[in-house]
Amino acid sequence: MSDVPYQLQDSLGYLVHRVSLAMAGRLNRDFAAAGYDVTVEQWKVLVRLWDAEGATHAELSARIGKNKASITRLVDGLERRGLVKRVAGRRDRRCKRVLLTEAGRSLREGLMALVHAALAEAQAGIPAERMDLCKDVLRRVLGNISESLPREDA
Amino acid sequence: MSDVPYQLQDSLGYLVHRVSLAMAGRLNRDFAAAGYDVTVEQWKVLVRLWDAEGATHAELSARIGKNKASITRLVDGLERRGLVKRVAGRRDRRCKRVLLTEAGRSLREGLMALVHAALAEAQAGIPAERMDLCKDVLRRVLGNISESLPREDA
DNA sequence: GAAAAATGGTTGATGACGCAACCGTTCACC
DNA sequence: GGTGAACGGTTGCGTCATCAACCATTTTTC
Repeated sequence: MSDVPYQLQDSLGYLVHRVSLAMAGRLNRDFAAAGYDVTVEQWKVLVRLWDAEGATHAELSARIGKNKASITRLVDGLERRGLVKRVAGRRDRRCKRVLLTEAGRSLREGLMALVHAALAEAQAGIPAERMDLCKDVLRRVLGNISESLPREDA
Repeated sequence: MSDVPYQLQDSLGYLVHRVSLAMAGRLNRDFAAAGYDVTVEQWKVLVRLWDAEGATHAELSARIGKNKASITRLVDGLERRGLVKRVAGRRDRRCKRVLLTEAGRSLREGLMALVHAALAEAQAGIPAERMDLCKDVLRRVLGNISESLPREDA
């Protein structure tokens, strides 16, 4: 088994990792080039807030699929850039609701345009039904692995 | 356009990112649980070395698809763990060839077994031809993005 | 053969991630 | 109603990634 050379480049994990880094890198560069001081991961948080302003960390964590430590730091970053504001809940002072500032709201159009453009380029020449099948497979893989996940919040 | 809520979870980038993190995390935990003090990214370097001992940083960079700074640090980590040794080339003293130590060689069987097991679990219930199609799509996406990559080594 | 350019690798800064330990608040239960 | 468990968030530590600047060693070029 270990005599036949293992082909890293053909493995699912390798491909998925590279595509992930490539897309994130591309988008980060696009954001910066267009003058937006926002990272892709911060943008993901914004996406959720644009649709559900005032979400708590826990809700963001579940939606975006990151653990709570990551959310804390992403919101830190957004707050530092003045795009977002934390407010402790009145009923439950443990919960921090995340509110958008005017600056945070104003980024929506611009960032989404860049994202759509990048996504279009990434998927260029790939028929929709192949793309959908690929996504289905990825969702299935995610499900397969998630079963054996260390139980956490979310 | 920005009125219809953008569905993060359905986007290719989101899926790919999550699958990538989930697989890497799973493998990192498996490695640790089995008593191996090696990370997935370090393992990728080892994979190449097991087949091409003495590879230079540049060669590793091209093969594994990481930039040279990353390679430097991964090799640092492997060296610190005593799995690998750097040797400056005789012809060209800029090049550093990376050699395996006995400890580095000995990990092959054990690590590969864990990888194969994790991969099998991740792909469970997915017909081979769907998996292949998915990989084809990912390769195509990678190609699409790579064209607009910042020119670098590799 | 000396100056300039290219090449191989290293380093520092910044951002992201996971894990584990922690703190403060709320809830459950007797 | 007080104690302990559970919960929401924060923080420290280690790893990985990028970018840009840098150093040292070839290689080119005139």
